[in-house]
Amino acid sequence: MNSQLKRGTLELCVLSLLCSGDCYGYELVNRISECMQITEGTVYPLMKRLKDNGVIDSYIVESQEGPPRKYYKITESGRAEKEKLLSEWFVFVDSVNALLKGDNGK
Amino acid sequence: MNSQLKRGTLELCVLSLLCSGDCYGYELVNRISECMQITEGTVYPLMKRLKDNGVIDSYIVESQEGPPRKYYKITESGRAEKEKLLSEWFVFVDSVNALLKGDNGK
DNA sequence: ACAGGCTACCTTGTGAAACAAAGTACCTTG
DNA sequence: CAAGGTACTTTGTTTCACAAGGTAGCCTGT
Repeated sequence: MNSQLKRGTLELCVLSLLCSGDCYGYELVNRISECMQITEGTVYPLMKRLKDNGVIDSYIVESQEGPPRKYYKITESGRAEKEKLLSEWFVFVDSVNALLKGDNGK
Repeated sequence: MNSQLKRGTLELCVLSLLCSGDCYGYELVNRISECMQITEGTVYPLMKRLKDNGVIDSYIVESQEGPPRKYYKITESGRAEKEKLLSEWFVFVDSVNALLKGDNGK
């Protein structure tokens, strides 16, 4: 997949998933991997940025299946950010599709 | 507008416009500007990359309204590339929307 | 004649972010 | 104890959008 297309949408995807419940990083990687190619090297730095920006919080939970898991929880400001990104995403998709449509059938 | 979202779609937009007829750079900037914020500093380097990759050709035409214009023409390989990018774009949009939908109403 | 403004092109430097690759460490099973 | 899955982190590379600035042609008004 064109890796450039993912720019800017991953943040929205992560925030959207966290809106329906807390997740740990490895789980997010796996969930998102079902929809698009993604690696840990992309997700973990993103989680750090999101936490630095205050849109998510994290907490550690011990696990019997391996090392401790770092769970992420979306904050109030994170929910607002997600709504903002969501509407930007829809506007953007519509803009591009409108531009592409001008060329249909020619 | 989130500048990261544009990644990878500008190439598709340019190729799509060139599919319906030759354009010069400044014209492309103005046409695309109607749909999304874009500047010359993004488009001109992109045109150079596209030409280096053989998906477009260019030719100079004198103008009475200012300096000479560099027109761009899509090549056969450019049309193939455009079709490829177009289908990637639709698949990508569907993937993201599917992921986002999993969170609707929660 | 020349200043201002539009047209048109190009380049440089900066920053954001996706990714590969590698490292660390825990647990279970053979 | 080796192998493989789970889980987190960091480093370096690459791509590309953008701001800012530069060059130069054309036209209009004074």
